[in-house]
Amino acid sequence: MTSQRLTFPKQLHIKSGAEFRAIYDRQCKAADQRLLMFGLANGRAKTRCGLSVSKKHGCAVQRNRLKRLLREAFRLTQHELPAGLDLILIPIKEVGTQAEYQTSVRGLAKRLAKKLLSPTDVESGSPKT
RNA sequence: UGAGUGGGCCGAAUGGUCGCUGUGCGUUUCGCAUGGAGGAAAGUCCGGGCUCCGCAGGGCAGGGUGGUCGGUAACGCCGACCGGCCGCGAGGUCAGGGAAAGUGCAACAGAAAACAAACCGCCACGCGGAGUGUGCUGAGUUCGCUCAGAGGCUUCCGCGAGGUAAGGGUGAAACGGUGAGGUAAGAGCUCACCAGCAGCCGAGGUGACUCGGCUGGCUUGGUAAACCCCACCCGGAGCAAGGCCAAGCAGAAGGAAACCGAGUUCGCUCGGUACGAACCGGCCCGGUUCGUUCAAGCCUUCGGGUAGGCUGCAUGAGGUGUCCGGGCAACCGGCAUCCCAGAUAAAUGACCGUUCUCGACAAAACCCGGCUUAUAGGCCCGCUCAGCAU
RNA sequence: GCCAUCAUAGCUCAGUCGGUAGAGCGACGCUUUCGUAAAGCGUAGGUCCUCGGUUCAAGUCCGAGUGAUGGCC
Repeated sequence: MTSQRLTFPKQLHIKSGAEFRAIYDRQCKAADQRLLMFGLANGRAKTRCGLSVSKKHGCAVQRNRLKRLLREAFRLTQHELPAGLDLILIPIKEVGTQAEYQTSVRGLAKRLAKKLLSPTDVESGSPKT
């Protein structure tokens, strides 16, 4: 906790298809006007992040720009987020600014942390009913 | 100055802070240095390299290309030249071999759509009818003429059997054009000139082809991005190719075809022929491997498991040069110099400034050579035409 | 990244060898019925995905582009 450095190395990327599938299967999500966020408790000290940008958002240049903006938003806000989560960020429709994405990431991650890290929800666990 | 035409180039710049990624060095939870998308990275339309299919063979089929000569690793690309068409011109454009090898096709319209034929028309002939006037013959006569007959003339109509392709209209396209002669009417029927075709000869050119001369028949249509013929080219798949490591699971059903000789430690081995299966993109030839007692193996069908890491992977048909030599050019050779992205849920961003003409299309994924398509704005060069001035 | 396939009426699809594009369902109108459905009769509806080229003529042949779908160890 000594380092408040704002790095985003590859250890904090979610990469494999199995990890993505596990997070989607948990079906714990939150959204606002700009972002859709899936989450899952990973039992680690740090919070990790994955991105999903579909072809609906335009050509390769536009998709790359969206991914960079989202990656930057996560990097700059990572120490304000609750620890021990795996998050997937999916943009919705229009391209926002860096400040807007940062506030979205903060708010959505807190909402997911309430659902995932409270002991009652851990007990029940089932998404049904 | 205006209009146009051909070609080349650039594709915001710069500073700070926090980050991402390759390499190198120090040292290892980090720090420093340095490199970090494009002219199209795109579409995947061609051509190669590379890898595997054991070898990459012959014929057929299939596909592609199509003026000539060069360039190239190769090309459907590029250059120069030739020819057709467009443009006053600079220039542009052309899948630009063959339709007098063969087959097919052409709706509608039109008489007729490819080999000559003939609807209207024009023309002479025969027959019939209508008309006509003069002369002839005969009869009658009121001497004015009237009637009949044969023959004639000209115009029209109909029928018959022909001649003709000048003219007409249709169509995208109608079987050379103009003039004269000729004829019953006409026609390359004949002649002159022109256009075009074929053959031969001469000159120039590596060649496509060009120029000139002679002869011939008098004239041959379009479509091959329809089949086809000719010439040349092409084995298939693709870096999710392929190689190595780790992890993991569960197997089941079915399948074909033998004899001979030699050796033998009687387990088999070797050779020959035959057969079977699989493979060599499709078929045939030809070939390769395995097998022909059971089992194993191989093949087919169904089922199951894993989709992690390393490599391939970046020094190359490489870039640059008021360089040298060859070539009209594309390009080739030499010399010097440089190393210039290498990710793998996938690296260039965010924030704060300054300046400007306020920033288009758009981002590598094995690598090259092209083509095509997208592209705000700006710069440079060659050439043409018109106007004005000198 | 690589390799294939498709695009025709509101929907599902035909369309051979180039010659003015159809079928079924649907829509609308009429007949029938007290009314509806069914049935019968009729009508409209097409940039043949887009742009070039070949041809007298292109949905069809050729080239380029756009969009959609499927496959790969």
